[in-house]
Amino acid sequence: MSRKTIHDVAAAAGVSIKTVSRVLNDETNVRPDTRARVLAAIDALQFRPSLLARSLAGNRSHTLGFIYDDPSVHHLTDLQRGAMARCREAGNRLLVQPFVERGAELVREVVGFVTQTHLDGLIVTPPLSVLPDLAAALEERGIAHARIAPGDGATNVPTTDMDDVSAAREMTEHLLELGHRDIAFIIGHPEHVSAHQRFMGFRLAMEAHGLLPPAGRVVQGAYSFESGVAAARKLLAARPRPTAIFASNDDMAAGVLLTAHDLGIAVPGELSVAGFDDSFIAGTLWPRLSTVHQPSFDLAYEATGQLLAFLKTGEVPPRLRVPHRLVVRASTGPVPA
Amino acid sequence: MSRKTIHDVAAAAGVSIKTVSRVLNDETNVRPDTRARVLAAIDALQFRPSLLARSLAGNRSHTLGFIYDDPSVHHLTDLQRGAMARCREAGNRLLVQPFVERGAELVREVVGFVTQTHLDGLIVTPPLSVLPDLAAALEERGIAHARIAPGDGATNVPTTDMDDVSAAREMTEHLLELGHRDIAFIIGHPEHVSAHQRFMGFRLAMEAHGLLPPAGRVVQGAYSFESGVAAARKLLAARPRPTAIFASNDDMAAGVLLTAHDLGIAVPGELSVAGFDDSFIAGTLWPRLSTVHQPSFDLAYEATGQLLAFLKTGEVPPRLRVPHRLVVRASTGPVPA
DNA sequence: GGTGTGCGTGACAGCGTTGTCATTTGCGTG
DNA sequence: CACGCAAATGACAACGCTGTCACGCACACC
Repeated sequence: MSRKTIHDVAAAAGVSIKTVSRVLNDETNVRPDTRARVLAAIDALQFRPSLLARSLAGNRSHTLGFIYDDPSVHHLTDLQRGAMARCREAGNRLLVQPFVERGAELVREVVGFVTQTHLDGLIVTPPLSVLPDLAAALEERGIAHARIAPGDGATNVPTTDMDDVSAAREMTEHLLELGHRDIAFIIGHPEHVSAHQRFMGFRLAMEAHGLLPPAGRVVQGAYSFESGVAAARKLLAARPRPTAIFASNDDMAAGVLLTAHDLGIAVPGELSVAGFDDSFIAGTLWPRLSTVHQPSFDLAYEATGQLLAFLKTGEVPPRLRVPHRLVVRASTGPVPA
Repeated sequence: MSRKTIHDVAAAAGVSIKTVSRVLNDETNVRPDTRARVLAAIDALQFRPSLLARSLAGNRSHTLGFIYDDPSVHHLTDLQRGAMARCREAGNRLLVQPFVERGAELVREVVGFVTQTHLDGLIVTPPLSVLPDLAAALEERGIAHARIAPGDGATNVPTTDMDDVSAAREMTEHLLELGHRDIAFIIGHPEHVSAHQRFMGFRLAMEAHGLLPPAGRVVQGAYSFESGVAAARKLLAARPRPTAIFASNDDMAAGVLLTAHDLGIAVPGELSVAGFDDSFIAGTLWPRLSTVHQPSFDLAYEATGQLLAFLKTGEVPPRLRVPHRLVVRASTGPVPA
C-alpha cells in the first residue's frame, strides 16, 4: 500500500492540492459542493494526512510533551491519563518522556527533546515543575509550557495545583477530632514541594491546637512504599507509640499499614493511619485507607487545557486550583482509651 | 531562538549540507578532520536535527507505536517501561496510544494511526494482540509489528510470551503440596488468552492429582480489583469454604484478601490466597502475596528488540518465551487441620 | 458600464532533512 | 608525469503538507 497523498485526493476530486488542504483544515472559502467532493475523495481513498509533513510545513505539530520523573506510579498514571484525555479531545497528541537528569544536563535534554520533535508545548509535572533553572530556560527560549504544582510564587505560565497545605491541615484536624494528640508524620520526597506543603499543613493544624510534634515523631520519607516501611519501623519502635501516623502519601501509608500488621498492632484500634492521594492502592488496602483525594487526573487535564488555550490565544490563564476532598475510610478511628 | 538547521551547521563548518547529513547518520566516506569540523559546529550551535524532516525525507521515522487496552494498571506500566527502555537504547521513540474500539473500527483507527504518524512498527499488547482481524489487517498492509502474548498458534511476526499454563500449574502444585484439595479459582478477563491459559494450567495440575474443581469453585472475574472482591464474596459465602483461592492476577487477589479480612477470615491460617503477576501491589498487601512473577518489563523489552531487529534485517526471529518464577510469600500456608 | 469588493481557487515556494547522482579530490601506478 | 580509480564531497530533487500571493469571477455600487 503506497501512501496516499494529498495529490491523489486532489486528482480524484478534480481540484488543486491547496483546496484539499483547506478542507482538511476546515478553512473557510470553500464552496459546499467542492468541499463535499473533496470529502468524498478522501473517504474513497481512505486518505489520512501525514502529520509529519503537516507539522513541518505548518508551524505547529499538534503535539504536546509530557515530562516527568515521578516515583509514584499511580499518581503519575493518573496525570498521564488526564493529559492524554484532554489532548484527545483537542485532536492533539501527547509524547510522554521521563527525565532523570538534573541541572544543565536536564535543561539541555529537555530543550533538545522539544526542538527535535517540534513540540508545541510541554506539560511539566512535579518534581520537574519546581526546578527554577528548567523554568528559566523554558521561558527564556519561549517554549510554551504548563506547570503542575510548581509550589507557591507567581508564575507567568499556565499553572494548576491543589491546596496541599489546607488538605494536610484538614486531615490532621480529622485526627485531632478523633482525640489523637500524639500524631506522627512522615514527610515526602524533599524534592517535591508538596512534601513541604503537606508538612506545613500538618504543623499548622497541630499548632492551632497548641501542639508541637514531639521530637522523634517526624520522620523523613521519600514517597515510596519502602520509605514508608522504614519510617514506620522507626516510629513504631518508640515507647510510648504515637496513636496515629499521618503518611504524606498513600504508598508510604501502605508501608505503615503493612508494618503495623507485621507487629501485630491493630488498625485503627491501637493505631490510626492516614494517607494522601487517594490512589488506586488506597481502596485495596485493609483496613481501607483514610486519605485525601488528590485530583491528579483533573490536575493534568486542566493544565493541558490551559496550555492549549494559551497556545491559541497567547494569554496566560489565571492559576487554577483544583479542589481536593477528605476521604475518611476505615484506617482512622478514635484514640485508644 | 530561531531553529538551527543543517544549513547553519554546513555554513559554520564550511561544507555542504549533505556532508553534515553524513556525519549525523554516521555514514562512511567522510574524512576524519571534516567529521571533526562538522561535529564541532554542531556542538557550537547546539544543533539538533529535526526528527520530522528526517522522517519525511528518509523513509523511517525511528518511532514505534505501543498500542494497548489493558485494565491492569501495573502490568501495563511495566510493559510500557520495558518497551520504552528498549527504544531508548536504540535511539528510537515510542508513541503510546490506547484503543478501546473493536472490529473494523479498531482496524481503521490503528491503521490510520500508523499512516498518519509514519510509524516504523507497532508493539501490540494483550488483549489487542489476540484479535485475528487486527493481525490480518496489519500483515496484509505490511505493517511491521511485534505481538506480546498472542496465545498459541504460529505467527510469522516477532512474538514474545510467557508460559502461562506452566506458571499456573506450578502455583496450583504449590497449593496442593501445602495439602489443599478444595481450591477455588478466579478466571481473568475472557478477552485475554492468558485468562484461559492460566485456568488451563490450574485444571491440568488438579487433574494430575485426580481432582476436579467442584461446581461453584470456579468463578469468572475480569482482572480488576472489584471483580476480585465480587468473586471472593461469592466464594467465601459457601459452606464449607474452599481452603485456598487462586486468583489469576494480583489485583483480583487483593480483592480476595480484603474480603477475607472484612469477613474476619485469617490468611493464611484459615484461607490461602495466591495471585499472579507479581505487580507492585503484591508486595504492599498484608499478608504479602504469594504469586507468580510475570516478566512484564522483559516481555515488552524483548518484543521491542525483536521488532527492531526485524526492521533491520527483515528476518522474523523465533518466538521468545520469557521465564517466569514462583514467588512464595506469606499469603499461602498449610491447609487448616 | 466601469470599478471596487470579496469569495473561491490555484501556482508555487518553502519547511529541514535524506537519496540520487554527478563531480572533485587524492593517491598509487606504469 | 600523466592516468585511472576509489574516496570524499556537493548540487539538487524529493518527502507531503501549509503559507503566501495572485488570479478569475460574480456581485453591488455609483
